[in-house]
Amino acid sequence: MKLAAWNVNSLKIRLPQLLDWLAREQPDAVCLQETKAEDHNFPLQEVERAGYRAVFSGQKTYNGVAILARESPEAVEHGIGGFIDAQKRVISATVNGVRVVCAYVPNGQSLDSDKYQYKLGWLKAFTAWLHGESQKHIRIAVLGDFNIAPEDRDVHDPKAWEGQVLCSPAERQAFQGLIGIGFKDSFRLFDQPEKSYSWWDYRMNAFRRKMGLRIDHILLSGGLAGDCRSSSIDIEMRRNERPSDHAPVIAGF
DNA sequence: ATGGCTATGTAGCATAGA
Repeated sequence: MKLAAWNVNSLKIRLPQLLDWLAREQPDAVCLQETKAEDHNFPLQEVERAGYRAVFSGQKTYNGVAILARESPEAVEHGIGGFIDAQKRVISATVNGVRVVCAYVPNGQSLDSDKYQYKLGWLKAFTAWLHGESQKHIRIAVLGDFNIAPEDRDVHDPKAWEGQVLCSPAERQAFQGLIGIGFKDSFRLFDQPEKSYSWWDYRMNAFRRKMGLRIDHILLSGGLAGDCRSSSIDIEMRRNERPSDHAPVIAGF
């Protein structure tokens, strides 16, 4: 089984790349973030022609998440249970017996922004909810754009990023909170190349200069982590014309 | 070097991303 997550930064723009990538990689399920498409504009026909079923929760301009899977996603839940959020950031479903949680964690903008406080509150609610979910589902995966670089080795220039949004102690503590309730960072279950990142700024030739951050993750419950055989980042997608600024992340079982 | 891109909404720029 192959699970993946990709922040597409507009599904409309990235649809041809997504369809190519699905044909090549043939994941069993892929979680998309920043679809930026309202549900009535979701390209369901194209996705189904590619052999995938889809569930989605979108809005225009911002946010938007979707789960695409070869088998029909079951028991779909929108959002974080018990947490009111107008922003479409979470969708969950069961695929091939695995509970799949697709998440787009808020960016936070900067430490002095209201959006940063929203991010921290959001992560607190997300973690509390996932604690309950992980007790309901032994085999559960949380995939998506976490907007947190967990450690300095996930940052191209730790000094420059020290204390900045995506790297701040409170954000890293929130990520460790997810580890603390039993999730494993699938990427770190295996030896990985130096300078492994999942996002690069569009500006400054950041990708070519390897100036990135690893902020997209696949977290696995203990039961799933034991079955995980590989985890990687598909940086080739960042070489495309008109790429997303994020690369897909993949876990194999 | 707090933005040098990119995408969106909407009609010349503003906002957001990370």
